[in-house]
Amino acid sequence: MRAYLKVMKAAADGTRAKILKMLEHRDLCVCEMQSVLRISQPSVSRHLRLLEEADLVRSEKDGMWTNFRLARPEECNPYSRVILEHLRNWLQDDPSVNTLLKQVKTVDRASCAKA
Amino acid sequence: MRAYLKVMKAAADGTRAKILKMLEHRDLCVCEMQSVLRISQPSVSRHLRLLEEADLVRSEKDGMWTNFRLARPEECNPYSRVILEHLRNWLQDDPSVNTLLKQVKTVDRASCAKA
DNA sequence: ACATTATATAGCTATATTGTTATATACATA
DNA sequence: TATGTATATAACAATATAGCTATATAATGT
Repeated sequence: MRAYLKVMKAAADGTRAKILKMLEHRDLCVCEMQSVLRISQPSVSRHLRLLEEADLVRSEKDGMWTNFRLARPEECNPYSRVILEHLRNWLQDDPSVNTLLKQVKTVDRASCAKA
Repeated sequence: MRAYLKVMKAAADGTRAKILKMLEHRDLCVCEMQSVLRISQPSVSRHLRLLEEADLVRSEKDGMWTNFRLARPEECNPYSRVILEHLRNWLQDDPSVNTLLKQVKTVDRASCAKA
């Protein structure tokens, strides 16, 4: 039950759902997500920790940055695997998600400091 | 996004997950669930309202009682359909769920008032 | 009509969650 | 070494959630 609740609670939040949808398109570092989501960096960081603890995302350090990506199937638990599979089809027409996805295409690490 | 969050938040709670697992076995009225879950009747009632608003369960009045059952596929939204499908396989080995399921077999409306 | 039973709603309290700011840590480079 | 950038953690405030008790509503039976 614990793993189930961890995954469901992690997925049951608007900001974290948006993060997962963005990561479907490409890997992102914290500052890139921050500049798109328009919330504080510590808030993004905590959302990512919850997603990682639920086996929904994985992170890899790359010098100064930490890149986050969706967890691969073999890194998932039974619950996170199912959620990630279905999220691909879910929220396709959501306006708030689509607005973010457009911005994801143009955002890059270099522009983070300025923003 | 609103429907998505409603379903995920409804599913992301231990008590509500237990209710859904019990309903896989048979329809139940509020007082039956209360006597198995050991929480107050208003609490059960509110959980059921949240589940119904998420299209995870449906209710039908039967005289004095209100019977709750899992939503049928055609009554679901895309999110609740997926969750209900997978819940059938999920939490099969959960001790707290299995304890409740044993009790579901013996509980009946007549015994509610006494308990 | 009255009493009883089942369920729903209102209002309260305790806890959990999400956002914030301030600060610590890690890396990169001048 | 000193400085700046990226990320994480700590501490706090505001809000949401889940439990409770008390009460309202609805159906049943005497």
